[in-house]
Amino acid sequence: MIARSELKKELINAGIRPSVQRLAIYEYVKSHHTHPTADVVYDALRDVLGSLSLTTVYNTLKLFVDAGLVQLLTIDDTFRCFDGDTTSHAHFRCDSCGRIVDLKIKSDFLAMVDGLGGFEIKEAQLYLKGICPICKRKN
Amino acid sequence: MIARSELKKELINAGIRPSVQRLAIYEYVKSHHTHPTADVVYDALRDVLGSLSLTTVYNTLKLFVDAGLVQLLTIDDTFRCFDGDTTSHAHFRCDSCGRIVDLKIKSDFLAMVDGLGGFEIKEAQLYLKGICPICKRKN
DNA sequence: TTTTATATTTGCAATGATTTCAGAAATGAA
DNA sequence: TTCATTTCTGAAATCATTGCAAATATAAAA
Repeated sequence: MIARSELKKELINAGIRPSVQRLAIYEYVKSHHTHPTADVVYDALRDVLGSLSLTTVYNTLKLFVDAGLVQLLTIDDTFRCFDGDTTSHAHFRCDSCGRIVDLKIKSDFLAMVDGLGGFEIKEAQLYLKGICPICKRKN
Repeated sequence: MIARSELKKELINAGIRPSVQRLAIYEYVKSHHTHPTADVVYDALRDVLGSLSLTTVYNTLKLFVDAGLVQLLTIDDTFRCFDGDTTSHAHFRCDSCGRIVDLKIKSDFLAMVDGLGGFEIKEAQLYLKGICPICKRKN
């Protein structure tokens, strides 16, 4: 868990004014590694904060993604979810339970791609899908 | 370009009855490596075939994806597109022109991921984003 | 502190890609 | 041909996401 004051500094350093809503949303995605959707963040924070608009959650998360503070995941084709961990790692989505799991990688994603001369790479995502160990044991 | 009769066989082998629409859609995604959306396929084929419904295109592409004949790409978070090439390769999406490019990979995606014990992997996608060589030269 | 300007939030309506659904058409079997 | 099943169609519905204009909060100036 990162301290609130530390998170506040990160927002300011990124040129983002740390409003009550923004700080709460930032704290949520940085402390929950569950890859929440905007809706999940909204449901979790609407009670904590006095009031909160779903639009604010969408706008704020987009702000964070554009600033490079948060990753946008499109591993599930029916909704977007967010990851406060911006270090390089892969994601696995279980076809059975829908859970999204972080996976460590051995080296940089780009190391395994050919013919990247001339390309400027700003982002890389490795998505794996299948059945997770928990669901596999159940069947 | 693959022969029509060959494509027909592939559909039958996958347990899919090769209707006129299905064969046309299958031929389109197998011969165009432009990663089209359902809408693009619809626009391209509605004139060729006498009539065609966008619903049919969506249903048919989903059918192909479920059968493993076609890949579904979610590299762009605002729409889904399709790739008739099911061999293992990476995709690059240019932030400037939106073009999606195929990239060769040096080895299997899974080789670089740690801690996959217990997971059953059915699908893997490596998405890269940034600026393509053509757009880079223009700026 | 008050005033003023600017940035942020809010709630609702609109958007647009995708899906559902029920009827129409095509296909295959008998 | 007749019947049963599959496939296709077009319009309506869905739902995550965004646009917008009004309301609120914040910061700077007076």
